[in-house]
Parts: sequence; structure tokens; C-alpha cells
Amino acid sequence: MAVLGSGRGSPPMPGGRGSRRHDVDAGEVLPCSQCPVARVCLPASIEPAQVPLIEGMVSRQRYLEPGQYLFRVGEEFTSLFAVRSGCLKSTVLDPDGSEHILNFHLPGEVLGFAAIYQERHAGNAIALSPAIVCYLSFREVLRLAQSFPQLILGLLRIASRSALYTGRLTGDHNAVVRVAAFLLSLSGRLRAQGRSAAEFELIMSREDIANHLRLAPETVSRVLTQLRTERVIAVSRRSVQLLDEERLQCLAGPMLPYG
Amino acid sequence: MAVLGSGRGSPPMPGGRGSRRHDVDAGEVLPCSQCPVARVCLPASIEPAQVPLIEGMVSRQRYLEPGQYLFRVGEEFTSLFAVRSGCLKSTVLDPDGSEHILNFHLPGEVLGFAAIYQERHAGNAIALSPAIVCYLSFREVLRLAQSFPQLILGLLRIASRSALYTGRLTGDHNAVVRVAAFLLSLSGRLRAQGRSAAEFELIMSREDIANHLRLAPETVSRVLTQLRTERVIAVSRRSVQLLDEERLQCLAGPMLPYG
DNA sequence: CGCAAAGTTGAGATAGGTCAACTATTGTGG
DNA sequence: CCACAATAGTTGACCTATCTCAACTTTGCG
Repeated sequence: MAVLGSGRGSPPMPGGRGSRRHDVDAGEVLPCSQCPVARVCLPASIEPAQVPLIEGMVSRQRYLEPGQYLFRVGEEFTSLFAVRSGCLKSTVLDPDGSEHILNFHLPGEVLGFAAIYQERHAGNAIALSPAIVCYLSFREVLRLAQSFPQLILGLLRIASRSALYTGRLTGDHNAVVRVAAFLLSLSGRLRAQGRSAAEFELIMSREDIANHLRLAPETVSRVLTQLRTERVIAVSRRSVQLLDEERLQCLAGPMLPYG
Repeated sequence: MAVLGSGRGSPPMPGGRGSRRHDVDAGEVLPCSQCPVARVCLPASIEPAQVPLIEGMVSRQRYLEPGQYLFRVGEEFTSLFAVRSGCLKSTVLDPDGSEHILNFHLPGEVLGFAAIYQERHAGNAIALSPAIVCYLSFREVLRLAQSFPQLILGLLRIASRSALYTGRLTGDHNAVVRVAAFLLSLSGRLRAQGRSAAEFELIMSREDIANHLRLAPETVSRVLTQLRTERVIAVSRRSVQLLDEERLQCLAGPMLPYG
């Protein structure tokens, strides 16, 4: 289980350099009192009295450096994970070896669901930036769920939402639509975190975006350039500004940003 | 919307005509004692004592004619559904109106999960053949889940499996791979039902297959023809025979059939 | 400074889509 | 029972979005 520790991650992953940079950028660390679990799982108002119980699920926290694996294909599934800060990507692995990025996970989001079915992780999860995650012991979650029906619902809702999102992603939309929808999705999720939604940094590489959207990196690049040319966005390297959100919405098709 | 209009269903829904043809073909009706819910939700051995409780979830059953809608986009979500016989397709609807077939549901499978998130159905579910489904009152399911932790796990596993499947579907595989994987998936699921896995009828139209696999119907047709030419399968209209399953596996990439 | 990684841009190749004609099957009504 | 119409599927020819390959630029960092 602790294969994870490896330096800073990936197989190729050329030793991440300086460990000095980490001032936990990537945004604020969510206070544990409104740990993702609580915020996400419990619809609307969560009674303060429940918080401690919720926190009972969090068996530990972990700090990840960029490129470090949170879990790997085939590992035993024992926990779900909630992102408190930073960003991760999670993948599924086709047995033919190719890896698809199913989703990027921002603070407040929960990952690991794909593993429930086979009780082993069906893909990898890798930090894209310095990140802090809570471990949610699945056994404990199930135990607590018996006392808190809301929790069951919450879990199912998360699972349902992600299935829905993935389903939509499946759609045969063209490159512009996909990229536009992706930008809006990111923007919306950042807004949900109370961060700037109109101007933000892409935490992931073009290649990751391309993989996620099932496009060639070159295509992503071209589309971004095109959008810039049309003054819909401003992009330079990883920083993005949405200039004409309405038009972007329009390009994306009225596709829902995330749910 | 619903450009899919399968003959006798669709939006206009011309009250099911001839109610004469139905001898409940489409295979056996599963005995309620091993209703999908039990089989699917409860891993491995289900204690006979639990069966009645499980059955407590089944608030009603319903018979559907081909083309009939089980639920429609936007309807309030109150139940999950378990297929006892026949076959259904379930879709998600992009707000731009296009409809994707997320999955086909054979006996023993459960549908409706995508609706949990928004508490309304995010797509349609339509019978492809005469079908019988159980209604699983979601409220009741949640209630029972408190007494039967296994049930929670079961539900999450189903949700997880379908997310996984959809995730894999997302992959950018070419037409041959997709069709091959699709045939194997069907075959495997039929086998799981104890039905013939090497020779079966496609219950869905080429158009539905194409939509599901995100291809043009013509492409599906061409691929099938190609596979026939290469003696990997025999097809004629809707009947399929897997002649060289090994080769088919190989074409599909070692992609897992369903889970 | 200089290399390595990331990103951009261009040109040509191609898988699959689109359009359209054609065939086969099924159901309908005389 | 036989046209006829409607639906489903097949096949071909062409078109286009995207991929691939490759050169080039920029950035980050030792």
C-alpha cells in the first residue's frame, strides 16, 4: 500500500526538484470544520452537532507533492478521498495500458468511487499541484452511514454526479465544444470554491486536458488559440481569462458545467 | 429531442397498439425470489431470511411494451428500477437536445442512478422489447439500507460499476474496437444470465448501437460487415454469432466486457 | 548559457461522418 | 395473397475534423 511514497511520484517523473516551493499555494486549505465531506455529502445545512461525527470518518490527512500518486491501479481500496487543497487527476486504465483522465479534482471534491466496484483501484490518482487530502475510511463511512441516512444519500449523489458528468463527456461533441465546456466547468467549480472564476490558472498541462477531452494536445492548443483570436478568452500558457463568458457558454452548447 | 424515435414509442407515444403479440418473449422472467435487487445488490450469498426484506423495496412491478418510456427527462426521481425481463435503454440528455444512450439494461440490472444527483431524471429510459421492471422505492431503499449495510455497499457498487463502464466507453478507441467490445459486453452479460453467449439477437437497432458507441450507424454497419468478412462473427440483420471469440477479444483490446 | 519540457504552428494523412442511392424486411390494406 | 409503403440496414463516394509528424518557440531551471 505504501508504494506511494516514491520520491515525488510517477514512474518517469524525473525527480521533482526543490522541495522548497511549497507554501501550500493552490489556494486555501479548507478548514476541517467544513471539510469536503461535510460540504459535499450533506446537502444544504449540516447540523453543527453532526460535524464531529463526520470528522470521525477522516482517518488521516496527507500532503502530496505535484506528481505524487495518491493511489495506483490495482491497490486495495480502503478509503475514499476528499480534496482539501490543491488539485488531483484521477484516471481509469484500459487493460490495454492506455490511461484516461476521468476527472480533475478540486478542493471540496471526493474521489475514489470508481474503486468500489472491484474493491481495488481501477486507475491512478496523481497530484497536479501540492495538495492535501483527507482519507475517508470506507469501512467507517459505511458504519456511519447507518446512523446518518443523509450520508448514504450524499455518497450516492456524488457517485451519481460523477457518472453523469462522465456520461456527458462521452458525447460526440467537436473540439471547440469540448474545450469551451471544459473551461466553463473549471470556472464554475472554482467559483463554487469562492475563487476567481473569470481568471484562473490551469493547473493541468495541455496534454492532460487533451487526454481528458479525448483530443490531441495540438488540437487543444489550436482551439485555445482560436478562442483567443476570437476574443472569447485570453490565454497565455496556463493562465486563462474568460472575456466573453456568454459566448463561451454558447460555444459549449448549453452543456451544464459540472452536474 | 428524441430523434431516436423507435417505431412504436417516442414522444408522441401513440398509446401502445396491439397488445396481442406479447408472450413475454425476451427470455424468462426472473423469479422474484432472485429479483435483480437481491442478486445484484447483495454480494454473494444472500441469506434467505433477508429476501422478504429485500422484497419490501419492490413497491410495484410494471410491464412495458417495446418503445414505451419507463421514465422521461425531468420527471421526479422516486425509484430505481430493476429489470426482470426484457431490455431497456437509458439515456442522458445534453441540454442542447441531443440524447446519448448511456447503457442498455438486461435482466438483473438496475437503472436510474443518474437521477439521484438532481433528484430528477437526467434522461429517458425506454423499453426495447417487452419488459418487466421492478420499482424500487428510493425512500424505502434508503430506509432499508440503514438496517442492511450490505445494501449500501451494493448500491454504491452498482453506481461505481456503471461509472467505470461509462468511463471506459469514453476512451478514444476506433470503431472496430468499440463494436468488438460492445459485442463482447453483450455476450458476457447474456452469459451471466445463463443465456446463449455465442449466438444471440441484438435487441437494439443499429442506430441505437451507433448512438451508444458514438459512431454513425453506417460505420457500425461497415464494421459488422468487415467482421463478418473476416469470419470473426456471423451477422444477419439482428442475429449475431461469435465465431472467433478470441480474435474478437483481441480486436476489442483486452477491454473488460462490462465491469 | 543551455538543455529539457511544454506549447505552438504548419502540412499532409486518415478515420469516420455525411449524403445519397439501393436492398431487404416488415407490416398494411385492398 | 399481393402490391405498397415504411423502416431498417447496407454500400459507395466524397468531405472534413482531427490526428500525426515535424519543425519551431518559449519557458523554466540547473
